[in-house]
Amino acid sequence: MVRTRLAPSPTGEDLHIGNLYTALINWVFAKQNNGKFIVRIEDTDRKRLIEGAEERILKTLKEFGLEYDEGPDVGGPYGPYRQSERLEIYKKHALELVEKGYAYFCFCSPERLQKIRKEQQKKGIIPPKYDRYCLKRYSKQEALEKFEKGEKAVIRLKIPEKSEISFVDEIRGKITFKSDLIDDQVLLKSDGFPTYHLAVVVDDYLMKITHVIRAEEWISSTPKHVLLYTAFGWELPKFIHLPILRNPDKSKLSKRKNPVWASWYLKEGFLPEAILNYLALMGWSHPEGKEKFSIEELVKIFDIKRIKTVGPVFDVQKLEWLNGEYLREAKSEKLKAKILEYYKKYHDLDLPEELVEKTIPLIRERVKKLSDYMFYCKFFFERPKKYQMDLSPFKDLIEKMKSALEKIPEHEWKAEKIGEVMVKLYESLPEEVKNNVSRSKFFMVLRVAITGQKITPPLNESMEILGREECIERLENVKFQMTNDKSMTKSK
RNA sequence: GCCCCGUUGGUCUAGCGGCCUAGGACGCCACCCUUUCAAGGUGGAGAUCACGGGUUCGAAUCCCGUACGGGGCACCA
Repeated sequence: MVRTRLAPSPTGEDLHIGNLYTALINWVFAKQNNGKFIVRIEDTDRKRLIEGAEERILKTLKEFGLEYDEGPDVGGPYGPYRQSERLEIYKKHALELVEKGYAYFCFCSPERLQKIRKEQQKKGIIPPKYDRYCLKRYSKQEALEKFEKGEKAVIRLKIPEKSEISFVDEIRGKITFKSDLIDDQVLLKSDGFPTYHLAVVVDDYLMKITHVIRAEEWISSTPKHVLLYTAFGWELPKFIHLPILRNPDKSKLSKRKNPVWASWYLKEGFLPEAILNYLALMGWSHPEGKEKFSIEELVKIFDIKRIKTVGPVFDVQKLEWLNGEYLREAKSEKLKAKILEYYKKYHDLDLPEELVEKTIPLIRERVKKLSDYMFYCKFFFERPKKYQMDLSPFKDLIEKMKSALEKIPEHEWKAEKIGEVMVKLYESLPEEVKNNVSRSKFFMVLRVAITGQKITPPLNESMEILGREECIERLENVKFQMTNDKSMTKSK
């Protein structure tokens, strides 16, 4: 049975978007093979541990619908799924390796390691490697005794000399490394915690992971893992290294240059399904060239061998386009629910359901992200405090608009009627006024007077929704002293 | 520096020896629609397929170099 896994470290604020990408591929691959997707928390670095990160990572994963079959909070037959709770397992395995002669104790201080590294660099020995001082100095027995007496020690992997280590990457083919270039990797740290390398191999084996699907940055350390598998006498899993998502400058996607936390995209008003869809397009393409497809379809059609090996640039603009596609195609009821939920969850706003419902047809073609909703619609919920245009030259005009609107009886207050009346008003204006105020300018004045904004949903429909009394009152209460508000008048 | 992985328009990509005078999408520009902004429609600019050698009747596609980009070289993952 296929078993894949995501192994995040709780060392950031939240799930990294690159991890979300890896999670997606792992999830989809497991699903399409009727396998299991497992989450394992790699919290072996106590120094970088961030409070609450694990919870946030798991929560985000769920928000994206990437449910896992086994994990720290849901359990499973191969737990615990938190590495900090598996310390004895790693120790036992590390000791086993020492016993078999594949690893050895090292008692060197960090200072000494630092020193020899510097010396080697000076001599041009690159990359620097541990000099095996402790391996030469202590016999296996002596070392073990020292260790058992409680002396601070690490266990290092003894990399075989002058040999080649190769493995097959399912999308790149065979990759070979020379063993002489690899340092005697620390497997067990002096604090009793394993390093990543020991922990992944032991856990992937014990948890019966069949396909190790992870980011490309792990290629260089895979030979160490291969060595471990063979030292233990374990069968290798399949390795698949995914391309790394990049910043626009092509460097590895980083928080300095891009928003990287998956939850940030949610807060921005992107839909989980759109984000996942976009991510699927990174390094992979639909055989028919489709750009928009559901995750169910992805599961059906995904082919891991079609993944490219070049690191794609994460383009937020294209994500916005895709997100807009999802928003436009959503059923009104659904769109409304999403908007309501979004503003409640991320802005602690309880928008009136009925009003939101009425505005949906006006904004569905306009919003790219859920957060665009209020950009267009805030005037529905509150009277304009600022006006994006100096209305003082149009005092008389606004007065005329108001009286024209007042002539519309309540029961005829419909978008069509409003439009008709306003067009008539414009037509009836004296020529010299019309020469100064174009028809579109005329409506812009009305627009800003009613909404305060220059960019709005269709005006007549908006006015219909606002209601007769409200519109008339707004025209009455227009504030004309806006010219000094540079930030508003300069907008555009 | 060393090792590994890559290299098709600004970006995501199709392409797996002849269908390519390189196709699609995002973005950009123009026009149409239009009461703002979008959406939609039409059209357009933009790639000597990184470069140089081979192999072949024929190469974006295969091979070798070079350049460039990325990743890795921790008691971090």
